[in-house]
Formats: sequence, structure tokens, C-alpha cells
Amino acid sequence: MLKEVKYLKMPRRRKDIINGTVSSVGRGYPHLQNRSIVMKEKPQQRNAANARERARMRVLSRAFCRLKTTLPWVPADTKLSKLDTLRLATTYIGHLRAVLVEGGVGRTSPVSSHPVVSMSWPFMFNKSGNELKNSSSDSGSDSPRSSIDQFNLHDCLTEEHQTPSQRQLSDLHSNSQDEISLMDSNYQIYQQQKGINYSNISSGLNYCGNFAELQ
DNA sequence: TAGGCCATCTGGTCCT
DNA sequence: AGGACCAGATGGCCTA
Repeated sequence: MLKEVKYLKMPRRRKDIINGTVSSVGRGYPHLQNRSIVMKEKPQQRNAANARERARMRVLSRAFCRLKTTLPWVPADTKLSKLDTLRLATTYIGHLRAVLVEGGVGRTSPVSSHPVVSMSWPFMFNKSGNELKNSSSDSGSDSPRSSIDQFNLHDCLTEEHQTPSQRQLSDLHSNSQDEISLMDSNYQIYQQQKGINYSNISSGLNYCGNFAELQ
């Protein structure tokens, strides 16, 4: 999130309009380098189109941001690229589908349904600290750049990597609770630890109704 | 310093 | 005609 704020404040390339022409130097028009072009559009029209494009891309970025915060287990200030967000959302959907089709953890464990890959669902815990991590608590300097740096649930459920709260979750897991309930419980513990209130799995499933808000 | 990620600008294309 | 959408290109920032 901090990164996104920085980007908003970051100075971007400015338009070089000299005597009604546009310098193409430094922009994406190598075929127009070292010469000026006469604008087909009036500057006012071009500026308006640019503004619309910026607004459109902001909507797209907000949609990515909302998608990221909709994913349970992903703190809102986690640094995820757009590509990572799409990958996580995709694997999360696949995970939910597997849970629905196969009927919960009693018949399909996270281990079997989720091969240990760097960008798989669920993921949550940071490898370095072996504990639940919120990048807002580390001043943003040492937060993982992306989920690539993080464990998935399978990693978390192995004894050697467990914090007390994770062992508690492991107990829940061994009791063959429904997987969604397990993850909800895990997430509630995380919320209690951090004093925050992110959406849980169940509410995450409601994100479809939020697309209208993206505008 | 290289590579990744992002915002921005721009012209082309499609749609209303 | 005007707006939405898209892809290519570029520079800035950040991290390993």
C-alpha cells in the first residue's frame, strides 16, 4: 500500500509541447525520434483522452487493490504485484472449488489439493519470522515483496515451523474440521493478534457483488 | 546495476 | 464524432 502511495506521488513524464508540436524523445515512439510530429488531435482533445486513460487505469488499479484485500489471509498492506494478485485469486478460486467438490478437509487436505508451489493458495506465514506477519508492523522495510517469500498452509502446519497459534490451528486441522472453518478460525486468530478486522473466507466469497463499487 | 513493476503517453481500433 | 479499450514504448522507483 505504501508503495502505491509513493507511485501516486511519483513524478511522471510530462508532456513536452513546443509550439504546437509534441516531442517524441523519451517516449514510446522510436520511429518518431529526433523529429517533431504535428498532432492529429487538438491538444485539448489529447489531454482529455489522456485524462480518461489515467482514470481508466486508476479504476483498474483500484480493482486490483480491492481484489487483493478481498483475498482472505492477505493483509491489506501486503505488497503483491498485479500478476501475483491474479495468480493468488486464481488459485484461491481453484482451492474453493476443490473444497466444494471434494467436501472439505476430511477427504481432501490442503496438502493433497495444493502442491507446494510458491504462488498457491492458501498462503499466509512469512518464512523468515515463522510467525504471522503484517508488513505494517515492520515499517515496511523488511516486508516480503510478494507471496513468493511466504509459506503456504502446508508449510505452516509442519511442527517445526509452528508458532503457538499455528499449533492451535494444526490441532483444529487434525480434528478434521471443515477446511473453510479451519481457515476462518485461523484468520480470526490472526485478526485477534493484530487487532484488525479483515474479511474472512466467507465474506471473501461475496466479493462478486462488489464489482459495481469499483467505479 | 540489472530486472521487475508501475504509471503515463500515444495511436489504432471498435463501439455507440 | 467521441469515448472506451488496447497494446507498445518509455522512464522512474525499488529491490536483490
